[in-house]
Amino acid sequence: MARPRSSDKRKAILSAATQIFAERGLSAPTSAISSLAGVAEGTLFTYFANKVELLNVLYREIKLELADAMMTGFPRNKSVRIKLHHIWNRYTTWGVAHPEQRKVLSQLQLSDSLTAESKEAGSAPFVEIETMAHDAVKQRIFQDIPQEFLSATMEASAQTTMAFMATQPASAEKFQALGFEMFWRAISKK
Amino acid sequence: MARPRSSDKRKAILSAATQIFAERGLSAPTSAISSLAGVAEGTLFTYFANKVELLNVLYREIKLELADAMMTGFPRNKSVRIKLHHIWNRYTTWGVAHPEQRKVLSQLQLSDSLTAESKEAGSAPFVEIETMAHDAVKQRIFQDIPQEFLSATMEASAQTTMAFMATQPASAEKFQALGFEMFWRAISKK
Amino acid sequence: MARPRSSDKRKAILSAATQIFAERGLSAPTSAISSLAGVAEGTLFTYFANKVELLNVLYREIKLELADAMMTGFPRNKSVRIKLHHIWNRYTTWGVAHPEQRKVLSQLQLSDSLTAESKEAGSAPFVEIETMAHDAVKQRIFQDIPQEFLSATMEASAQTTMAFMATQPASAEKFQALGFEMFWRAISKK
Amino acid sequence: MARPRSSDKRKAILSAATQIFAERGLSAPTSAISSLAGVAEGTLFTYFANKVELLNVLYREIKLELADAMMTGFPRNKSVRIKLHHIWNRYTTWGVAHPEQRKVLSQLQLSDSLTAESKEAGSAPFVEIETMAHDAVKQRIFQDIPQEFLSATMEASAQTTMAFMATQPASAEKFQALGFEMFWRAISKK
DNA sequence: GATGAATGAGTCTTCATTCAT
DNA sequence: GATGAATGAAGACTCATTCAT
Repeated sequence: MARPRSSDKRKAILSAATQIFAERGLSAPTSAISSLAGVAEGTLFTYFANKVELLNVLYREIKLELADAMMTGFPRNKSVRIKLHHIWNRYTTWGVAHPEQRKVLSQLQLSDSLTAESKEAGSAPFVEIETMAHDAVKQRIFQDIPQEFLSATMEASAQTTMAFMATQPASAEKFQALGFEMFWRAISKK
Repeated sequence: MARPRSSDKRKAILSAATQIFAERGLSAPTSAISSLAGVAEGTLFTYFANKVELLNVLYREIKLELADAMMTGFPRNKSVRIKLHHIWNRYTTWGVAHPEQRKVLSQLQLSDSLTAESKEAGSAPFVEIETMAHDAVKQRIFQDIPQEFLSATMEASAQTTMAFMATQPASAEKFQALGFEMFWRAISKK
Repeated sequence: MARPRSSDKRKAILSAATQIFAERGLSAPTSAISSLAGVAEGTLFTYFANKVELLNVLYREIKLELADAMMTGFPRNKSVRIKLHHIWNRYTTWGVAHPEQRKVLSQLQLSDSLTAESKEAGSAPFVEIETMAHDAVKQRIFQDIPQEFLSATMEASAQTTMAFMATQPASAEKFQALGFEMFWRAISKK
Repeated sequence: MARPRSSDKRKAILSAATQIFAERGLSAPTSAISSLAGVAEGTLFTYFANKVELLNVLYREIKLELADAMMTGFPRNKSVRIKLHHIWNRYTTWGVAHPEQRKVLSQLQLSDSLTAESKEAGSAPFVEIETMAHDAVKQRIFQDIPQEFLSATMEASAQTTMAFMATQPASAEKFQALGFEMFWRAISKK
């Protein structure tokens, strides 16, 4: 058997891609990525058929990582508020700790390089959250808000919160708490 | 440079740029813009020194236009809630009516082409809003929320709202109202 | 008005293309062509949208040149044999005098880069020959040979003849005459 | 190098090369060949030092195969016409039955990848034909035609004939006979 | 001032060949 | 011997910007 495809190299490329895309945008040249990853320009294309595929894989990997971070220790038996708070804290904490992934993720979400499949795959790990939201809506815990609007609002609030946490690290916890309070007031009944 | 002859051409270029950038992203070639504007490729560079300057000017123009739309008929003597509601409605209505400007604006805000000056200039027309928010905070109408965080939250909520208004035009008014209610609950005392 | 597109430059590119393609095959890099033509790599693409278009234009130009060479002084009122002999001599003489064009032409005819339009356009100037052959067949001057087969045979015979004329210039006239005699015997009645 | 283990693999590569080169031209990637042959990319290079060598070997093999087809059942004791007719029929029949080999052969003959040695080796199996032609010329059966010109003419006529046989299978036999008649008239005395 | 031809660095991707496994 | 990952030099084409007309 020949030299096996190195999982290290694959990771190195994805990691370099994250860094480069975060710094220079998605239009950054693949050569910058291979160079940072310490491989030849051609090598990148033995791991990813083309730039678009690299973008799609990167998207899924980051989404998966994020889902992992969010769902670890998920308090399944607690109240909706506690569940949501858990998610909120995990998400924003992860986002601040991984600014490059966060930046790349939002760039990818805006780009038109993502395939429908990737989007599907990317949101799959978050079904539990959707389910919870769905149940909460049914139980009339929240205002009468379309579920998708609710999700989008949470996403937007979290992004805003992360931005401030990142800029003012000393007040990070304060913003994290404040952001959640505001979000909760926005959606909860009474 | 200061004020070139044909202001028509200048406008044509800015208008074409808006359309092109909205459709194809900020990396769209300047030739596509000059072509759509009906001028020669080189002509664009007699009005704008380079692509980055075009982006910066475009940013300011759109911001100005937006400020205009928002502040027209501003109810200076009404309550904070009514003022905020006015702004909210104007903003979201404008955004849905001008999807290209909105798209370009958010792309520009993410890009790293904007100079500090442009950002400054872009937010200048919004001082009145800031002032109002500042006063409201002082009067303890709102929760204890840093003013910048408040602005950012409003921006994010409005963006989310516009997205849904644009996608589901039949329910546009509903989302517009719902969005404001949620935002108001998030920030107001009690 | 800006600098007009230079007909000289266009010619220089086509001429360089002929030389390069003859020497190195149709897969020769466009950079070799632009370099030989004394223009920048990008300039080639202001005259020809892409390599395939360059190939197609080149094909038509050479065909036209060849048709010109063949039909000049065409003895319209003479016998079929004299007409054919005129064409034969003109063709083979041209071919030997323009070995690069000849080489490129046959490469182009084999390539799959030529569009149907180009093929059409390339054979248009030769209608008079086709007409003559058609008439001759009708008049039963030739054997009972499908016209297309006759044309193909003439082409093949001429190519063979040119190859020998080129290799043995001292006997060029001899081969030219011999080739025609053989061709004429092959097709004529009796 | 001399005679690697698996003659199966060697054959598979040569066969795949024939198919790929016929379909996609000599510039087709070696990876397409190894893939079709069911071997690893590197394996190809244990059987053939490089792509050019593969081309040269392929040329000789096809030539040998062709010679075999042509000379089988060669009527050594019959008249020159019958001998030539035998060769003609065998050649054209083989060519139509093996379009890929035929296509590759003509591509190879035009390419500049063939070494002088290969060309030599490729024509070796055809000495008997040359001898026959030589004798016939001596016996003044043919017109006074240089032997090489005669061979080249036969080759060209056969190629033309095969092209028509292949395109119009229903009339294949007709073209085969017609082609020979024309060729024979072209070269024979009287 | 307006034009658009000219430029050439930059981009993604391919591919023959090498060599670690 | 067989494998296929790794390499990096091309190659076709794009594009912001300059400048001759």
